[in-house]
Amino acid sequence: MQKLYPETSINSSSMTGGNMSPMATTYSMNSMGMTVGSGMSGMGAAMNSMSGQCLTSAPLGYSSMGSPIPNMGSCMGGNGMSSMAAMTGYSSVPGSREVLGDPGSPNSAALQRVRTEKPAATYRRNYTHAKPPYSYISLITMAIQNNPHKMLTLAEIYQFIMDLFPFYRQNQQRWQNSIRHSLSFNDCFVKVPRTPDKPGKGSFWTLHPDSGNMFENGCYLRRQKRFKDEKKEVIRSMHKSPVHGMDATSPDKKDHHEDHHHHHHREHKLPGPHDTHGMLNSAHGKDTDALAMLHATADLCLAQQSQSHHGAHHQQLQQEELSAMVNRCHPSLLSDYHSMHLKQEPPGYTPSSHPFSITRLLPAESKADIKMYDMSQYAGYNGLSPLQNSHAAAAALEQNSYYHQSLGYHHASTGTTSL
DNA sequence: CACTGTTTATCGGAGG
DNA sequence: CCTCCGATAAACAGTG
Repeated sequence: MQKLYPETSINSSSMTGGNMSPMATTYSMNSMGMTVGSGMSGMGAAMNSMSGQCLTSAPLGYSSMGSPIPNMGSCMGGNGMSSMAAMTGYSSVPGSREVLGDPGSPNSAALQRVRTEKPAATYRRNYTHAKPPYSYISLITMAIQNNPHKMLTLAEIYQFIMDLFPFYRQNQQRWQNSIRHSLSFNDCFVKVPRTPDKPGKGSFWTLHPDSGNMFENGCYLRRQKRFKDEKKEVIRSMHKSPVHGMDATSPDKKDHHEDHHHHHHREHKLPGPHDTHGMLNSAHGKDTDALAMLHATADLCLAQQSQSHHGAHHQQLQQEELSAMVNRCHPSLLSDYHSMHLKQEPPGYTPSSHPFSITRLLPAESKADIKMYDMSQYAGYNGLSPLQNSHAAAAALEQNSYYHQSLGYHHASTGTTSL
């Protein structure tokens, strides 16, 4: 069938020189309705990219949004996402009964409130938004990073996305299939089995400890390079050519992601082994330690990040900034029930103090512009944000920009048909 | 049975 | 032009 969605594709002019540290994040997450902190928000960042350079093609309505801000020079820093996610405050935790509003969870309670209190019309009016400028991978990442335990079930991921972006309340079957595909296909997502005390369907998904900041280039539609887990790569290649084992594909041969493309041929990978995750999945076995394992996972991930060879520095920063961001921009989250589990950060640390902080990279005015832009242009998504931070949501509503410009992007090509 | 998860296949766009 | 990345479709297996 043909594509109904114009895919937003992207990308950047990649300014990133291969390895810039996650610059970062100082933004605030207003998109979620809060405008906090200093200025830029993850969304803003993304928006910016869109109007700027990251999004080269914005077939959707986005381009029609008012005047974009003077693009502040490319896709900025990567942690916008983290911050954004952090801000969104989405939360169901592994233990806390999944998503959709666990009455017991403070967050869901708030969330529920926000949902119900908000005039229904508000929702409906902007229902058909254009597709958000984020790839599924980034959306998933946001969802996971936003969870204090850094683990979410598939259903929670779905919910996070839908809560955040009305666009995804439609054609669910379609994009959810894509989400599942992304989770399975991308090594950056690791499945963690449930523990006996947390019965339910499906496993938890986490980010691979070495995946680092996949969006450090600030473009959430396309990573510069797909993350590959060496172990899995090896396994894959072994299955590809069992005989020669891993020598089949030279080590540095990245991504043999069957790219048969326009030329069809090329050996395809054989049905791969299921569940070949290394460490994390080792808990697979039996329950005993699994529980501890599960709970330790998040920390494990973080811990490992700091020791991973190449990206250690970046990852560490990413975490720190994420935490700092939450703390600084959204202290309320910390007092929040879930936040208790949040990784604590070095006291006194502020993202902006980081050499690569976005606040240092951006001229003051740009930041201001972005903020405005963010608020006014992307606001459409704001109001719908589920954030459990009701006050944040309220703030968003006050900003009001919500309705107004949401007109900016009509669902142009949102080919919403099917379904 | 509905969900979850894996895999294969294609296509289109970005970028080198 | 070629490679890489992401989106989408779809078949299929496992599971609560």
